[in-house]
Order: sequence, then structure tokens, then C-alpha cells
Amino acid sequence: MSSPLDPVFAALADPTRRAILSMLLEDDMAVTDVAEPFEMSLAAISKHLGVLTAAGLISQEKRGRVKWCKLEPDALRGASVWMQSFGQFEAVNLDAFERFLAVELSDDS
Amino acid sequence: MSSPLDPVFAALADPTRRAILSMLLEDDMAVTDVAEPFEMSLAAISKHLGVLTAAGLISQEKRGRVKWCKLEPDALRGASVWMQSFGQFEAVNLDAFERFLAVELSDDS
DNA sequence: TCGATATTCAACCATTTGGTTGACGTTTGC
DNA sequence: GCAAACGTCAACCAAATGGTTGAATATCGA
Repeated sequence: MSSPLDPVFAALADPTRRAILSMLLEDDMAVTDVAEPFEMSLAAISKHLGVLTAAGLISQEKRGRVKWCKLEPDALRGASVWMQSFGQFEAVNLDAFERFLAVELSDDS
Repeated sequence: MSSPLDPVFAALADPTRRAILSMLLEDDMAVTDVAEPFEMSLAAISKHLGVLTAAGLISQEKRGRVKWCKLEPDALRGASVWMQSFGQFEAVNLDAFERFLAVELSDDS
């Protein structure tokens, strides 16, 4: 059916939204400042920010009349782990999978 | 603007397509066999496989009347690298991996 | 208080997406 | 040769997506 990964990957599928995430990597930003480099309306950017918020990739906090946008990189973790499982366990080499688990478990990190 | 990441993330946004990729992780499969566990038409699965092929995530080779589907995990590399730029994912987080598996396997249809 | 700034909302539009069904072309096995 | 199996194609549909504009709301600064 669906999973929490659905809205994350869907949000990442749009280049405008990926660009927004990259911008927020440097610092928190107000909605108007997020919109500034893009050649589209503020309302469109507001919608994109809504999609990113719904996916959990950013959070928004209103202070005064300004709404600040903040990256929430933890939301990428599930998606990242899902993808890595393909790179590392290609052709489901079960031996490799178990070696991977052993290494991960013995490494306190 | 667009980038080669667009179709990859868009393809991953659908749970049916992610389930198909997981199946192909175990072995190459014929289209009919890919479709078997899903409660939708063969034509719908054929379209999903087309989306995955367009994204480069699988390849398809016809032998006789059977078309074989093969995972192409390298296509995930670009997306993976993009996500690494957000840091914090250098090592696979096993807790997150297990949470992911629990969710992903429990709502499979 | 008033005007400007910040942001969202509502209505609308075109395009894409994910599904259906039925017809169609190939390949296979008897 | 012919029916069955494999898979796609074309047409259609409903819903979601990504954008627009204009009005609305809330806050700030003077």
C-alpha cells in the first residue's frame, strides 16, 4: 500500500524542492528568501515547502510575520538506508548481508 | 530545470515499484512473475516496469516470448550520492534499517 | 492608524500519473 | 496449424501535481 517513504521520495523527485533542501543545508531561511532565486510565484514555493513539510524533510516555525524553514535531515535516513540496501546487497548475497550485519553490530558507532 | 535524479526519485516514490525492486534483488524475473503477487492488471505492472526502465533502475531483455527484468543497482548511485551530501548518513544506521524493514514488509500488499 | 511586508488560501488550469479494459502481435507446445 | 501464454498498445478515466492569479490574513514599522 503505502509507507512513510512514499512522500519522502515523491518530495525529492522535484528539482525545485531538492534545490530548496540544498539551500537550507547552509542555514535556516524565511519563505520569501527561499523563493527569491526561483522564477516562480511565492505561492508556488509555499506549496513546495508544504510538500517538504508533509514529508518531514523540513520544519516550519512562525516567528512574528516570518515563517522560518529548517532542514530535518533525519527524515532522509529511512530513504538513504533503503537505497544503500541495494548497493550493498546486490543479488542478495546472503553471506555478504550477514557479514554486513556482523560488522555493523560490532561497531559501536 | 531537471536532472537525471528526477526519474529515479519519482520511480522510487511508488510502493509497488519499490516492492518490484526488492523482488528483483533476489533474482531476475519475467514480467508475468513480477506481476503475480500484485492485485492489479499485468498492463499496470508493465507500465511500472517501463517507469523503472526509463529511470535506469532495471533493464529488460526479451528471450523468446519471455521478457526478463534485471535490477540495475548502479542507477541508485547518483541518488545515493545526492543524499550523502546531507551528511549524517556515512554509515548505515541499523536501527533505522530495521524500522524500515518492519514498516515496509508489514504493509506490503 | 496606516501602509508595507510576509505568507497562505481559493479557484482555476494543463499535464502527469496510476489504474482499467480490450484488442493486438509473438512465440511456444501439442 | 492452432490454441494458449507472454507482453504491449491504445483508449479511456479519476485523481494528483505543479503552476497561475487575486483576495485574505497577520504582523511590523513609522
